[in-house]
Amino acid sequence: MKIGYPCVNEAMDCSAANTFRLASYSDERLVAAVAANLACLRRLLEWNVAQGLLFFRMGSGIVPFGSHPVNTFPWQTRFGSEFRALGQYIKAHGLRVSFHPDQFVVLNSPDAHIVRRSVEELVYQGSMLDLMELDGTAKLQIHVGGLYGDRELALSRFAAVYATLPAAVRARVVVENDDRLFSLRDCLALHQQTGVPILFDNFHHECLNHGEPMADALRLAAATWHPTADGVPMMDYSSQAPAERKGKHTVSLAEELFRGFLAELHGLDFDLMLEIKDKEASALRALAILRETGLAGPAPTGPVPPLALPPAPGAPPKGKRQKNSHAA
DNA sequence: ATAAGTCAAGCCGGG
DNA sequence: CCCGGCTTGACTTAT
Repeated sequence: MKIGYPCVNEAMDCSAANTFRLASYSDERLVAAVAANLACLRRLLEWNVAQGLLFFRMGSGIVPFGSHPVNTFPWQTRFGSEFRALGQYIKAHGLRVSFHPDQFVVLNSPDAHIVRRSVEELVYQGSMLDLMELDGTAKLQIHVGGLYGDRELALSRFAAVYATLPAAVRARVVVENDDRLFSLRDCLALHQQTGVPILFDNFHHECLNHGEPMADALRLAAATWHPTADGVPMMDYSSQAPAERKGKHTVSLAEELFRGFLAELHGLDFDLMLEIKDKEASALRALAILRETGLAGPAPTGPVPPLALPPAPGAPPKGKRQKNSHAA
């Protein structure tokens, strides 16, 4: 079981989400942003390895406008060696990575243009994993999409588009149950039709279900993953923020709920993505709990770097990204 | 230097 | 009928 957190490390003094406005697009800005994002991603992964956090969701914006027609720059070749080196690091340290393409990716839209753009976005994100030379266990996590007033039709449109995806993309796509439209039951039906693995979100399931107990839901979702082609089932873990709107993620890990959740696993293996506001801080607490209960390997033995790594040698020339700097 | 407004993209449901 | 929410805030311009 690996523990991860999404996209952002709040203790890190760099961002892997450097971008710019479409209106100010230029190849120069693109190259600068990608270079900065890949360098930061490398440091972020190193920090994760040192802490024993072996699962990570990368942000979708590593290559700004990565699937937009404005971006005709051959970033795949320009940054090929950087992607490959990242992939080698990931494989060498047993890391698991994924992407979660955003809400604009809607494979079951009745609008062919939206579907085409969605596929292009999946191709972009999947190609980053390909450039890293990662196998099919590195996933692209999406939702079913819209309801459009007809659940069955919406599901069958997803299935039809899924069948036409480029093989390299289809090997990576997994579908997550959501909290309002498509429940675990809907997703399992979709799995029956298509074979797509279902990424279980426990909190969404709490918001939208058909009475399946958590332990059953976990087993059903896990069974949709092929042990070798897809790897250990991934899932998103969160819990309700107390005294907040229903469906809002908690700000930090609720440890007793988390312990209760682990008990529901009954030995099932998952890689857990903690969708919790305070990111790596809660991921570290979850990892500590896992180690107590013997569900995760021991803490790394090597020297553990400080929370904020020192800047790389010869580093940030322009005072960008200096979160707490008073230098002026 | 800091704050406000805006940013490529879709969809649903609450107010 | 507009706006917040969604896996994640960052860029740009005004003050």
